[in-house]
Amino acid sequence: MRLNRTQRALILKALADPRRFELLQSIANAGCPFGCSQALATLPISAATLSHHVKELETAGLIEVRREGKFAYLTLRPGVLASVASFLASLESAARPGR
Amino acid sequence: MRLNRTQRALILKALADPRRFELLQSIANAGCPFGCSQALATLPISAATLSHHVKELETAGLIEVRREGKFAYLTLRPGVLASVASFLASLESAARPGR
DNA sequence: GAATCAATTCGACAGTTATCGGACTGTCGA
DNA sequence: TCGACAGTCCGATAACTGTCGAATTGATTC
Repeated sequence: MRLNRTQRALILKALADPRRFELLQSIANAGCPFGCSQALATLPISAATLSHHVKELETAGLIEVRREGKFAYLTLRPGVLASVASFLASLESAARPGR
Repeated sequence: MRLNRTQRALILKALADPRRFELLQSIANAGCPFGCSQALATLPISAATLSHHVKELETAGLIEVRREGKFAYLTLRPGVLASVASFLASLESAARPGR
């Protein structure tokens, strides 16, 4: 997957907040789609704040939010984290031309 | 290299600002140590702001600042970007247990 | 229809931060 | 020694953002 500068900036900003990152980790490590209520039980934040963070991760393209009736389920969007990771790694390798 | 939660958060926060990221890219892509004056010619910011960003990148552990007389030279610290990249990649692979 | 519950939206507020001008420090050349 | 110059430090300020309570929406159940 190819990311332009704007998308990269959005993603890095989304990853920068510790709670949001923790939420992303929970989503990634959960085997199945992650419910918002489940997230609320994990993180010491209010529902309003969780909703805000979910939206941030969603607009950054990091997660997919599937809404079913009353509930919302969060899943990692494949390829996005891998893309930014490989970009960062390529930055580093560019700095070591000899190796 | 192993990074704890705090260091990771610091690094991600340092990467989150677009100008700072651009600066880091310039440092990484430069074959030789990158001078502050060179950075000033590239970025549309004041010297004070540049100094602030340099300090942020330095305390995050992303760059090394070598001060020689009047000048300061910036180089990428090896392994840091690679570490955070591999961590992000591992997060993604954790979400795909089957593969 | 009324009650309940999950999630979102809406101000509002506090803390953070990117930015700058100006003052300062230290270095080098004349 | 005296400028000139690179970089840093110091408020100050404007913008951003993480957080919350309260109000709202939408769905489910009784």
